[in-house]
Amino acid sequence: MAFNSNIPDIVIGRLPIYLRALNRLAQEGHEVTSSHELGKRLGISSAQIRKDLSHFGGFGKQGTGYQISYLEEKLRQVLQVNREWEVALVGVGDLGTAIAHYRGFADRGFHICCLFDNDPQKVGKKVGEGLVIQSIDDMPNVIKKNNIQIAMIAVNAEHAQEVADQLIAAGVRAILNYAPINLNVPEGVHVQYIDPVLHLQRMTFYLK
Amino acid sequence: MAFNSNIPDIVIGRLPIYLRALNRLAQEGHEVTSSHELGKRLGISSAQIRKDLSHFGGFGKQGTGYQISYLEEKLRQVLQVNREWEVALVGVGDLGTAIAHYRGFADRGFHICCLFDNDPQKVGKKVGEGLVIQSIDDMPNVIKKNNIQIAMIAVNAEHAQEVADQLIAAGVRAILNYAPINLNVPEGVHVQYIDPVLHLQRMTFYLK
DNA sequence: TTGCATTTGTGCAATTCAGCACAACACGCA
DNA sequence: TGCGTGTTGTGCTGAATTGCACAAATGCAA
Ligand SMILES: NC(=O)c1ccc[n+]([C@@H]2O[C@H](COP(=O)([O-])OP(=O)(O)OC[C@H]3O[C@@H](n4cnc5c(N)ncnc54)[C@H](O)[C@@H]3O)[C@@H](O)[C@H]2O)c1
Ligand SMILES: NC(=O)c1ccc[n+]([C@@H]2O[C@H](COP(=O)([O-])OP(=O)(O)OC[C@H]3O[C@@H](n4cnc5c(N)ncnc54)[C@H](O)[C@@H]3O)[C@@H](O)[C@H]2O)c1
Repeated sequence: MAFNSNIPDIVIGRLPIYLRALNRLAQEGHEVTSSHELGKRLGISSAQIRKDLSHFGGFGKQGTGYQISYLEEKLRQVLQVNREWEVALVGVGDLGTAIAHYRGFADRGFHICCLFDNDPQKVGKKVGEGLVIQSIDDMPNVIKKNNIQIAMIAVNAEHAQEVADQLIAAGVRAILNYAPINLNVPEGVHVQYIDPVLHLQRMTFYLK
Repeated sequence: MAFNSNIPDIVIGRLPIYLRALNRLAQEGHEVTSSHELGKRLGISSAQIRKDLSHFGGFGKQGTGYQISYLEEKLRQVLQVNREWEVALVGVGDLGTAIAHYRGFADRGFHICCLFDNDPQKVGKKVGEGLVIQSIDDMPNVIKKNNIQIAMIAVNAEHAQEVADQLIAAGVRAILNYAPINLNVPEGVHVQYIDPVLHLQRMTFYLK
């Protein structure tokens, strides 16, 4: 299945939201749903959902809607999350430790497989179950040997770009950056950002 | 200064990004910048930045660019972050505790002023400096008395909607939701979501 | 079988969004 | 002063995105 780049990124961005909503519907005992039901839950128009899905094939049945388990499977295929991904985490401070302990990543197919820090005090320490903090100096080799393509950055803003450069040089092609700074990366490398303050600042605009 | 709703939300969403980049430029010792420099850092076209800013007035000077401190001030005014906001946090489990300890919110003007949980074991416990976990039953009164307009939700997905409803009934008008579920809220209430797995799933689409 | 109530997938139109390109302005320097 | 370089703010154009509306398909009930 080779969906080239003729599919808008904004559509790709909505697929995980659909998938998450389908998970929940299934948990609640539903077996089928419709674009209307989904749209109502998500605050998205039904036409938008149908059009988004139609980029990848006809997953629904007219008059009936979508069988949830089937649609979930298809979306997982499209997003390539019907497998386990190994993820590296750089920066094991307060945030990094919290991330390492959080089960929500592994539960949804992202296995944090190695931790790196540059603080000699921390290297060698155990975190959670079976994870040991490794030196940032060993990072390139570990990344390459295990062919890791995804990393999370949880270091200080001042070091985030430097860490990103090292990760990319080692072969990482997708980065989730928690540091409050924009990264410059070469073509072909994907970056996503998490900064809760940005979300708050966006909402205060509308308050009173 | 009354910017009505004729300004696209997508523009509002970029302003905090600009503001964050300006902070950093200032930290690095710059005093002026240009739409080109900003755009290069952020991967956004310079025309876009100029047009976004021009919605709120002419903050730059032709031939020179933007004076950083002045533009920061103006953006803070527009976003209404030139003041301190009080924020309530509901759900003081692993994530909630991490949030309560994180200084990044207060540093940028969002003061977490009260914590709520429904676990009797947790109510009364101290978290961080000066914060005590209160019962969810007291939440409406505390929210109303302190006129709190912003809340973060860090409870289990199963209880997030219920908590949101209670918050909104108490007067909250902006919610940052960490639970992996979409919330249904009435007109006029703003919700933003944080789910790192969504970001990862968006990137795996493009891997190999 | 027929009719009715649903719901999908999609062509097309409308709207929103992004970027080009340039006049107007600013500054430094000769 | 006059000239060259640099940058903003914006009208206009094209691209991207969304939403409408309907034919085609499905299932059910009479
Ligand atoms: N997005 C969020 O939700 C969120 C929440 C909390 C913190 N943050 C951000 O995450 C970052 C980390 O926050 P924190 O509170 O954990 O800080 P911290 O200081 O506790 O942890 C940073 C860790 O990174 C390590 N580090 C620094 N430079 C490094 C390098 N070059 N290579 C490897 N390791 C390096 C340090 O040794 C330390 O262990 C900060 O940028 C902070 O602003 C984001
Ligand atoms: N977005 C993220 O980055 C991120 C990270 C970690 C966890 N999470 C999510 O955040 C949520 C909390 O995660 P956690 O690991 O802290 O879980 P947790 O079980 O440790 O904490 C949940 C807390 O919420 C409290 N709670 C439950 N129902 C409540 C109610 N009705 N009113 C008040 N308090 C209530 C519980 O007593 C508990 O203290 C989960 O939905 C999880 O998926 C999100």
